[in-house]
Amino acid sequence: MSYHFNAIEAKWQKYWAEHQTFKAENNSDKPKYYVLDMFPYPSGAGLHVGHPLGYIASDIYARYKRHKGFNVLHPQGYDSFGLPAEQYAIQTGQHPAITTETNIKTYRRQLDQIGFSFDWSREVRTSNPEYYKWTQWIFVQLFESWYNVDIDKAESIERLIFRFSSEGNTNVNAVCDEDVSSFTAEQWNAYSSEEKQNILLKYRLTYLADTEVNWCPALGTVLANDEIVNGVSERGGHPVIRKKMTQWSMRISAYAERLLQGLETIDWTDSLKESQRNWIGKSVGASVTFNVNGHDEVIEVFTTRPDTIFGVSFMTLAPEHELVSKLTTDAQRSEVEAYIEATAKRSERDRMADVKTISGVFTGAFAEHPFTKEPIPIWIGDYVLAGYGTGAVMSVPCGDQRDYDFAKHFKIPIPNIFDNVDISEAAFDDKSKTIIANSDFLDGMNYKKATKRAIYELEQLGQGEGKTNYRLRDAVFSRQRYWGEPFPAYYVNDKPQMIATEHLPLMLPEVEKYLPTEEGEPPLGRADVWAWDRLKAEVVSNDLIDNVNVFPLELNTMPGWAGSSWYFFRYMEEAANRDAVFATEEALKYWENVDLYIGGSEHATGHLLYSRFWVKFMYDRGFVGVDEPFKKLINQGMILGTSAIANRISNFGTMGGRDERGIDNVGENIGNTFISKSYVDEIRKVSQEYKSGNPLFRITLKRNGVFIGGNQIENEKLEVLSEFLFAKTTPNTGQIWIGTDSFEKIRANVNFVNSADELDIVKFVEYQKEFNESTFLHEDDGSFVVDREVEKMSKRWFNVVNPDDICEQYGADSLRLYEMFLGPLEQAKPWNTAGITGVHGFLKKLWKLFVADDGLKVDDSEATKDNLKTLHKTIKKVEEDIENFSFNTSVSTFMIAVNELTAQKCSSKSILEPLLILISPYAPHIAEELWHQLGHDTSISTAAFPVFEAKHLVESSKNYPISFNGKMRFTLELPLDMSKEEIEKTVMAHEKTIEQMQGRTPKKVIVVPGKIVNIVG
RNA sequence: GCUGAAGUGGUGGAAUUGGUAGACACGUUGGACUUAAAAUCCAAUGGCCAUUAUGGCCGUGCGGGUUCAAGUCCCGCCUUCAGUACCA
Repeated sequence: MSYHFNAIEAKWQKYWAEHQTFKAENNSDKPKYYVLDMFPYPSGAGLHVGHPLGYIASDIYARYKRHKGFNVLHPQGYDSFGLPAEQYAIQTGQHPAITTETNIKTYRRQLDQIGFSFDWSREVRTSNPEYYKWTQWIFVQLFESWYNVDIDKAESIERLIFRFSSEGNTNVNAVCDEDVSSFTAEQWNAYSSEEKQNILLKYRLTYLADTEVNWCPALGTVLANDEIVNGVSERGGHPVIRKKMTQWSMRISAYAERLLQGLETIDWTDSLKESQRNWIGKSVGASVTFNVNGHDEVIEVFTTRPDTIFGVSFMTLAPEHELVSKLTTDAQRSEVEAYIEATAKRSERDRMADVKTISGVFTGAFAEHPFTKEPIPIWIGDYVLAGYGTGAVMSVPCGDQRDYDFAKHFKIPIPNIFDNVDISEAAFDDKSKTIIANSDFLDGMNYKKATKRAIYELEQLGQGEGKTNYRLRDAVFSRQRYWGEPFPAYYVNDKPQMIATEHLPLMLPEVEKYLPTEEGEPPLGRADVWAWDRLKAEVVSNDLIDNVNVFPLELNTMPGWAGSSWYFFRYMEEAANRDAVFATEEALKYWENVDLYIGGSEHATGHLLYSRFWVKFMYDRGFVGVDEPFKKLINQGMILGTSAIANRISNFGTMGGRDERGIDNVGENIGNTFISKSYVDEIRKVSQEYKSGNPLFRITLKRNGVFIGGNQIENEKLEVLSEFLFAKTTPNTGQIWIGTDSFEKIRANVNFVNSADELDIVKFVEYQKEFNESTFLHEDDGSFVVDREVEKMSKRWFNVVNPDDICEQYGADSLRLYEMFLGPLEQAKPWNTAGITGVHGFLKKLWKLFVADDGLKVDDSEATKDNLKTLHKTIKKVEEDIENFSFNTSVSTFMIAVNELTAQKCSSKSILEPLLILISPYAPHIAEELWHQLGHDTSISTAAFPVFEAKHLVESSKNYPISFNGKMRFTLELPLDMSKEEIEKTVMAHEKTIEQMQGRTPKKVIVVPGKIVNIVG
């Protein structure tokens, strides 16, 4: 009986599905463990071998934890709202729900055939109304909440209303919009309901505001900062411009400090935490207000260096700063306006690309220094960003390089306020070495003292206070798209009202086209039935809008991260109980949060920050019992492709060649000509040898030989090449010049290349038809060899490998093992299908250890000492490896174990059965099959993990490496209980030692019992 | 620029607290089996030198250092990848 992996795998996948083997229990005596993957967006392209890497790792861990006696929740689902389905809908008219459904089917089939132990009964899809009902519900809760700074948590908006009506807002310490004015209880109670709503909107955790947004005209939507890469949209690479729009925003800034502090409590990688810290961008300093000469307005700035306040020699405002037009003097007005216009025209991308150019304009106005009362010129410059801090800076050229450069450029004085520091060349920004001078009451103080004193003095003047600033901005939450969650909001007199939660979900309406309307409204503006009847509590036709009982509904939809910010809680609840709640209290209490989360690092500042924010909010409001979603998080590295490069000849010179039309032959008439690798390597080698710095180096091929710089060289390879090329040129071509740059990399489909890098030319030209008129210079043995290059797995490089093909050819167990064997989980590594024969061969050997031609060969024979030693060292190593997520090394360990047991001719059930359990998380199908062949009738996944017994590894002797001056010369088997002295005596007396020493006396002999002997001298 | 990660054979990668560098695989070469191929099995495989077996020298990005002993620790560089960037 041989190893028929296809049949075995299909059989057990069916068995697991039918027996619901991996269904998690919400009531269990076992300890719980929650293993989660970042759920996929079901794209039309399906999975390539890079995608399942993290799923395989988490699956191994989940299966391992089950063996270890845990009740494991290991679910999977789909992040099924999103742009690609909508783009496809725009192009084809196909409803995104249909595309999504089709894609999900493909994903499910692909996932199923890899043998994951997912509990599919808990699947979620963010685009399902039963799911997004609760996304909308959470949105309503955010709307109905405000952030109370005094208790540092979110509270119901009802409590805020109560406080307003009883004490006004002066003592309310909230995170809110900056433009709220103070009012008393009497004033509040006298406000109209509309005025009250206006004020409350400034406090709600989700609110409508006119914000500068990243508008992407090509996609017709707003993008979040993390959806923009290098100034263009992450999806599609379209340009992005700044635009002011009324948008829903999330007051994530309220949680900045807690999001920062929370990082200390979770087990994530340093790089990920660092990304989030940078994104939150906390800086501690002071806010300072400057009076403006001749104006009532003041300019507020934020500075991290209040200690340098006496070094201020000018101020700079962002060109967009609201005071600019008021302050600008008539004399300067035309210049300032021209500058503002020029800046507005420059795209964000230009501004980023060009950080070297210093530009700015003087406004003509002066501010007053808070202490010296000296006038300070006010400039505008685009190096100051409107979106950060107050959009204005106090410029201290001696202490900040940008201010310094600006001052130099515009010949503004650079006063030096540092003791004993030369600032003639550059600014001085080393806080630790700062001693302040020329600064009145700050003279002689260090950074820390001076900062404290400066803030104190500013407070005395009423012109400043200590302040902490965060880079983290409130998150824009509206998207002008169709395929997303509708906001459960309608508008009464343009003021947003929430639909009562009992009427949710508010279902996505049908539209005939998925494009924005002619008036520029989002696609939902095309829906005819998209108005809210407040009396009937249902969606009705737009014709019925009377703004009395029937009102227009919100036309934007929620962004991609809405549904993914809480899905991990949804899995906790069984499908049957999901209607009335997003998850029951018992389920939430039992599963708490995700113990292990595996996914890509690209979500560092998007998904992973937003979900932490939502979880903290839900925690504050008592909806969940935890304030962090993911206790431990691992980023899997990307699997890269190994492209196959066929070298095509181009860019070479000829002489004397004319074709039949009399046109100079410069190479184009040789057509598609491919040269096998060894010839290319030969050219590279020869060029390397003779080039000596000449970048234009060429080898000259003549009909009578190969020449370099006029000298003939003997080179068989190049002579063959020469003959081949001359055969393709016109008869009177005299010379051909060729060099390392004479080749063009043509990528061939990697699936047509074998493990020896030989290209199947027939398939290649059949598949890449543009090359079907090509000629090939083969190796001596008739093969054609390609170069290999590692790059991202992508269709355009023809290096995509589909897991379906791998499963068919080698099986899912081979795929799983090979993905792990490739290298450390967190590391990026190239996929090369050639190597899979190694793990596949291992599975065959494993099979043979159990099964002979005539059937099962496992018996009840007693295990030998060696058998036990092999087993137990394997148990130890594999257990350590899994706990450390070092899956690659455990695959090697299995190989060693099977090699050893095969050599030992082990057939003992007492050894082979535990071995099977060890392997089953990695290669579950073969393990399950052999397990049942051994006579079990329940799944191997329920078997207990073997227990390591140290006694089997106890050795009585050790093969000591004997080193001389640190270099190992020979080994010597010695008993482990031998004393240091005896070891030294024995080693010194050994003939090889005497030979090594050649009569010298050792200066020192180091003996580390159980480790090493080192003889010095 | 800043932050983080990483540089080890032809390739992917191993190497507990510093203690036999290159495990395990791929590939390559030679051999067995076969009409042949595939599959399987056996042997060799870091480089250089030597060869009659024994051997010798060099080797973990580069340059220093600590140590009996360094891929591992310290100092200074270089390179690659990822993230971020006029953040006051």
